[in-house]
Parts: sequence; C-alpha cells; structure tokens
Amino acid sequence: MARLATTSDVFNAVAEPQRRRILNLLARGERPVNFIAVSLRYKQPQVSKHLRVLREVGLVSMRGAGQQRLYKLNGKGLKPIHDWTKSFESFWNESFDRLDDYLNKLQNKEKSHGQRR
Amino acid sequence: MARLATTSDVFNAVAEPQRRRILNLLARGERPVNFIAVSLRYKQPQVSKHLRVLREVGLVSMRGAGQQRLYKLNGKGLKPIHDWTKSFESFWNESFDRLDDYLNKLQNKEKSHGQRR
DNA sequence: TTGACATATTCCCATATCAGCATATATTGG
DNA sequence: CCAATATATGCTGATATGGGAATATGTCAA
Repeated sequence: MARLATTSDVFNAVAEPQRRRILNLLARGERPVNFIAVSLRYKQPQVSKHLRVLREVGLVSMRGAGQQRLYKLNGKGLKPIHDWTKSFESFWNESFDRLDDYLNKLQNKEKSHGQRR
Repeated sequence: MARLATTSDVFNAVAEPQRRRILNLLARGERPVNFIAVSLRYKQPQVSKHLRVLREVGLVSMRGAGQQRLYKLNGKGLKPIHDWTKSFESFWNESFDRLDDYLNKLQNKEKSHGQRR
C-alpha cells in the first residue's frame, strides 16, 4: 500500500495541484464540467476524473441540470486542513520569532556557563 | 508523471499521515530520530525517510548533536497551506450558512415565479 | 428514433510511493 | 583502530497515480 487512497483522504485529494485549481475556480460558484475544462485548459476526461475524486472525499457536490452536471464546492471539507495547520500558527506569528530568539539566547547563555567539557 | 514530487511540494509532503504525525510531535520541540521512531512506533529507516522528505520541502531542519541528529520543526513551511485553506474560511463560518440559506431561498423564489416550462 | 452535445468510464502505460529488509555511513568511547 | 550506537541509504515488490485515447452513458431536441 502506498499512502492513503486519494479518494478517502482530504489532505491527499488536495495534494494534487490541478484539483486545488478546480476548487479555487468552484469557490466562485457552481460550474459545469466543460466550463472548468475550458477555463483551466484541462481535458474533459481529466476534469471528470478529478471531480470524481473531489466528490468522493466530499469536497464538491453535483447536481444535474439538463445535459450538464453542475459541480459545487463544499468548502467545509477543507476545515480539517485549516484546523490542522492552524495548530502551527504560532510559528509564523511575529511573536514567535521573538520567543524563538529569546529561547535561543537563553540556551546559549546556559552553554557558555555550565559548559561540560 | 504522477502528481508533483512529494519532495518538492508541501501539500504533497503533508498528504502522508505519518509525516503529519511526525510534524505534530516535533511541534513540541527538537527531537532525535529514534525518539520519533519509538514514540510513534515507526521503524527507524521509515522515520529517516519521512524526515528526509520533510527536510527537502523545508518543513524541518536538522543539526547534529553527537551521534544523534536533532530534527526541528519549521512551522512556517505550513503557512502556504494555511493561507490557501483560509481563503475558503467563509464556507464554514456561521454567517455563511445563513447567507447560503438566503441565496437558496432567493433562487427558489425565482424558480416558482419565472418558471420556464 | 436519431443525432448532437455533455459528461463519465475504461484500458494501458510510465512513474511515484511506501514498506521491509539489508547494509552503508557517521560518531564516540575505549 | 575497534566496537557500539544512531542514522541514512539502497534495493525490491506491491500498489497508486495521472495522462492519453477511445468509448460508453446520459440528455435533449427534432
């Protein structure tokens, strides 16, 4: 087995750049397959395939409209990723830089004092 | 070619659950390889491999300390993911639910009025 | 029904990915 | 230098992945 199936894991589904672009596009609203294909210059079968993956992980939903299928973003599906990365937020906040500097200085001080060899 | 190399793309590097767990662990501070392996019950070579990937995409850094190598999280590397998902934040805010309801109602009204067939 | 259009699926191929195992490469103490 | 410890790398095999091309399915209109 190589990695979690892309169809069962949101992180994985989103690891593919073209799928992210599709999601970006769908953020503007419901769209039919061919609109996506033309907009992003992907081939139709490829778009259908990506949409299938996105649908299986719950990132988009679909409804028929005549001969078209309209795909709609389900942004909530991205929340788990957002939440996960959020837990690392302190690392890019300014305050963290200062904290880090401070800790490093502390550590250096300790080294120059209690040097063991 | 299948997808972007996991070693060149942060989204991809993080798509693998074990690598996420390693990052979670490293959030608590610098750690040597074997500590990670034992803590997470992974085999040492596998940990080394994952760490290599994480290092190549810049998510961790490493420094030698005696015969050990201490790995340190570079949380900033996760910011791009956070930023990307953040652009979809409105989808899981309460206000969005209300907006969505509202728009759906509008749409239904239009349908029952100007019905075309 | 037939034809036109929109979308989905299938098959094949090249490559990527991960696990497992064996082995190589530090680094340090004696 | 040698042994012990910590870590990295190489190789193999099973499986997943995405692209391409062909084709199937679905829907509508005439």
